[in-house]
Parts: sequence; structure tokens; C-alpha cells
Amino acid sequence: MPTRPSARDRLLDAAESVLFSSGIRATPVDELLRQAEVSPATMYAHFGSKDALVAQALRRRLADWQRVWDAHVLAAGDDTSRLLALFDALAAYREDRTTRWCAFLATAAEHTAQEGEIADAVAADTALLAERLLHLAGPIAGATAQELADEVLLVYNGTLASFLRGAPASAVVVGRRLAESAVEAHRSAAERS
Amino acid sequence: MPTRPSARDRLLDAAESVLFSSGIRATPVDELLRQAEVSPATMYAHFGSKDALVAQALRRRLADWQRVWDAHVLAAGDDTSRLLALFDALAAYREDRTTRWCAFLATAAEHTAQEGEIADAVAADTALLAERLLHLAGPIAGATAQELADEVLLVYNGTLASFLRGAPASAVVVGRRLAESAVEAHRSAAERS
DNA sequence: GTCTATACAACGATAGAC
DNA sequence: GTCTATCGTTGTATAGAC
Repeated sequence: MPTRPSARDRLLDAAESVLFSSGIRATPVDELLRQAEVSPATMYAHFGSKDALVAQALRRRLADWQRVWDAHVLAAGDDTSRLLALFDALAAYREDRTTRWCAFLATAAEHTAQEGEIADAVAADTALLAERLLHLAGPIAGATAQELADEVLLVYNGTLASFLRGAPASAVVVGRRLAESAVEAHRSAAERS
Repeated sequence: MPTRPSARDRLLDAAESVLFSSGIRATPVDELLRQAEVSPATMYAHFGSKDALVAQALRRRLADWQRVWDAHVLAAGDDTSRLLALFDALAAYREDRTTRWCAFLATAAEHTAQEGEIADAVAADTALLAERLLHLAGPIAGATAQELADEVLLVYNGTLASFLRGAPASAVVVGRRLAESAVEAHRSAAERS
């Protein structure tokens, strides 16, 4: 017999399913409480504030995303596939969830404050992307790995922002194709040298 | 002797300078009123609601942006330069204003509602981009013009989103380089056929 | 740990006078 | 057209009981 998740987990689930698709500021705490079937007092006992709940939900989400990305990198067979696995992971990640575009960029867009735990959670996503892409670009581009990593990160950002804009359609396909071209350009440049 | 701008214009100026850098929902009407030195009643007499003021500010901003983009396209000397003028216009546009990333995408991120005058203003930006890029891509890519236009739009979205993320740095430079690669790929493909 | 009830502040919008 | 003063609502957070 399946145990009902704790109030804390129900709140995080509600936060994840509503906050990043309907907007953080647009979603009152009451709605999260209703969906989680939790009283205000319990929520504030667990998290202390709405912002803290948001930050927690973001941290959990980053861990989830990291796992999905990891799995796709590990499943890839060569250097190029490992770098481009970012886009396959993105496609897979989106199939299983309800996100308009990107929880982290959406949060950054709503919260202009550059300090605090929410900003930190967003920065963690950016740091993860920058670090891993640089690492994955190394075997392909050598001396210009930083440039390639920058290009792939920009294309990734563009894929996410294209979901938000609603154009171009099939953003993952277009993004992957662009990233592939960038890889090809660096690969042939590295061969020439 | 310079006349003081009308209350209406002062409100639109205040909206533009604050709303899209600090966030729409995060900015109370009171702050716009203070900055514009206008009373609540006057504002509501002119616009009727905060949302209507936002929509008006977006419409004015789109017209401004369109003018800047136009000028850069006209100044360009060849097909490729005309298509890539998007990025030169973006760099010039940003030098003159205070925007965190993009007023239209930021508004879309905050307002999940798909109907209403605010959503319409955002959609107008997307429509302008899609239409013009397709037109500019035609002479370069011929039969695959739609694909090239999609790629440039995604890179443009990525450049804007990179401002928001704070990475990669020099997003306009990276974006322009990516768009240039996309053009080159289509040009050589068109020559082969 | 969890509840009900409520305090307190912020915000969007309006009334009525000039 | 513009002002001052204020209304009604919503939203975050807490008090106090169980």
C-alpha cells in the first residue's frame, strides 16, 4: 500500500508542476497549498517563505535535470555525440514534464535580484552548463574549446527561449542542427592546424 | 524653452525605463507614478489599467526597434550583411537603452496568458522577426530560406537569453558568428545544387 | 506536525473636488 | 486633465490550539 508523500514533498511537487509553467509571481501561495492539500502554517514551518520553497524546488529540479543529462552523455558513443547529448537530454526531459520553457531562466526573468537563494539556484544551473560544456568541448575543439562551449551554450539558451516565443517551431531540431554545424566548423579548423 | 512631456509620455517613458529591467509584476504602479510624477487618477484616465500601459509601452518599443533594425538593414551592402544586420542593430539598440535582455520575451515570461493586448504585443514582435528574417534569407538560401530564417531566429533568441543568463559573455559576438556559419552552410549548399 | 483563523501590508483601481 | 484621499482585494505570513 503506497504511503502518501509527506507534506514537504507534496509542496515541492506542487511547486514544480505549477510554479514554472504558470509563473512564480503569478502563482499565489494559496494555490500551492490547495494543490498540495497543506495548510499555510505547515508550509511556513517547513520552508519559512515562498522564496525558500521556490529555491528548494529549483535545487531539486537541477538535480533531476543533471541526472537526465548525465544518462544521455554516458549513452553517447563519441565526442561529438557526447556534446550534442545536451539536446537529446533536453528533448527527453521535456517529454516527461510540464514546462513552458526553462525553470531557471524563467525564474531569472521574474527575479531581478542578483542575490539570495533564488539567484543562487539559477546561477548553479548556469555554472553546471558552462563547466560541463567546456569539458565536453575539449576533446573536439582543443584550443578553441571555450569558443565552442560558448556557442553551444548560446544555442541551448536559444532553444529554450524559442519555446517561450513559440518560434521557431521544432526548436530542439533547429538547435541541434546549429550545434552540429558549430562542432563541424571547429573540427575542420582543428584538422587544418 | 523645452516643453515638459505630457503626462502620457512621461508615463510611457517611466514604464519603458523601469518595467522591462526590473520586471513588470515586480514593479508596482506607484513606482511608475512616482517616476513620471503623475497621479493615479491621471494614469488610469489615460490608460485604464496597468496592463494597458504595459501594452502601449511594448507597442512603442516595437516601433523603435523596428526603426533601428530598418536602418541597419538599409545600410548593409549585400544579402548576407542585410541578414546579419539583425545583430548589429541589436548591439546598437542595447547601447542606447537599459534592458536586461528583451522586453518582449521578458513580458512573455511573466505573462502566461495567451490572450489579451499584452500577448498581442509580444506576438507582434515574433511576427515581425519571422516575416523579415524569411524575407532576408530568401536571396541567400533560396529553397531552404525557411530553414535559415529559423536558425537565425533561434540564434537571436539565444543571444537575448544569454544576456539574461549572463553566459556566455559577449553574446552578440557569439551569436553573430553562429548566424554567419549558418549562412555559410546554406550558401555553399545552394551553390552545390 | 498539522490545523483554523487572522493579522498586516501591498497593490490595483476609483470617487469626488478643482 | 489633474489632483488628494480612499476603497476593496489579494497575498504573504503568523498566532494560538490540538
